[in-house]
Amino acid sequence: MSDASSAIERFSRYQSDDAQSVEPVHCPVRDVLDCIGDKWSILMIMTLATRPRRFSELHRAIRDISKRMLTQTLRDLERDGLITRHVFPTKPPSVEYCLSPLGQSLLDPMASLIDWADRRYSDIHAARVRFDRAPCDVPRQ
Amino acid sequence: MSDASSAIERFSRYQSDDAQSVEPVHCPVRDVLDCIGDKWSILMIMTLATRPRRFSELHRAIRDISKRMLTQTLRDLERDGLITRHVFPTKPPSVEYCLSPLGQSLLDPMASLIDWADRRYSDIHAARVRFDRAPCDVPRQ
DNA sequence: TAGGGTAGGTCTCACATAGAGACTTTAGAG
DNA sequence: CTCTAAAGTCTCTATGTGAGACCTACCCTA
Repeated sequence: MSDASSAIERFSRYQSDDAQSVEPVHCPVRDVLDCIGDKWSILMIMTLATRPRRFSELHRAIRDISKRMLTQTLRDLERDGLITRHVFPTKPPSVEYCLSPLGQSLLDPMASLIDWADRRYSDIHAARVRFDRAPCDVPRQ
Repeated sequence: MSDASSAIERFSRYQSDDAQSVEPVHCPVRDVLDCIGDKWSILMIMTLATRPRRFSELHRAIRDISKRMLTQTLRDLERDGLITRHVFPTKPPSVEYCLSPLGQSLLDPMASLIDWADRRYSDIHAARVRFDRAPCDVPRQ
């Protein structure tokens, strides 16, 4: 278990009032969110973790994404250099997506997040049940 | 640098075709996304990492969130047991939010993601510039 | 005693984003 | 001669998000 304080300290430096008022200091949390902070990116990267996949393979693997968002998410990840796109000149042409080295470098930090989810999900689930069962005894205002 | 293969293997087991068709296997990636996969949660948790904060402090720290989304994000995080909410009976009442132990346990994995962003952001930025400069030489279809 | 400020929200409306599903092109299979 | 498949694009509709007015209760100042 590593120590989170350095990342937290960097982030809070960004958040100080003068940092916000003068110039947009480079915030690593915003950077992460900018790349993978949307609905599908993390799922996409994990799906490509084991091997390259073609468009419709990805669609079958993540059944609840629309083609529209699949296209858009892949394009954004390609733009950020996390995946690469290869067109094979078959008829009809087939397109393969795979993680770039940069995308692969994301797997380790992502894995630690997944491990967290795996270990803690039962706690989260329990908290939800507790919260949903007692909606009225805490008046909001 | 830890080894991501175990998390990847767990995830790909979830994604196999029979897993999807028969019953919804418990997928840790979906679990993560379910809790912190929205626009503001990660930012909120990082803002609460150093110390508890009150509603309007949070609003000042994250200036581009609306009150509406601030309320909703805090409620969702509270529901998941990641933060706790304390009302102090002052007049008018003040409300303090702070990370629960469960929320604090998220800081380590999140820090590894932030470290990644810090180290790799220049690569991502370079990839973006490259992509945006060559929009036409790769016909999509 | 009227007016203004503060705290933590809620409410409504307008706009931006996401999803569903039809449509496209080219070729091979039956 | 029709059907299917590939990798998308396009349009329409549904959902999510943001802006900002409003609320309640109290304190302070004039």
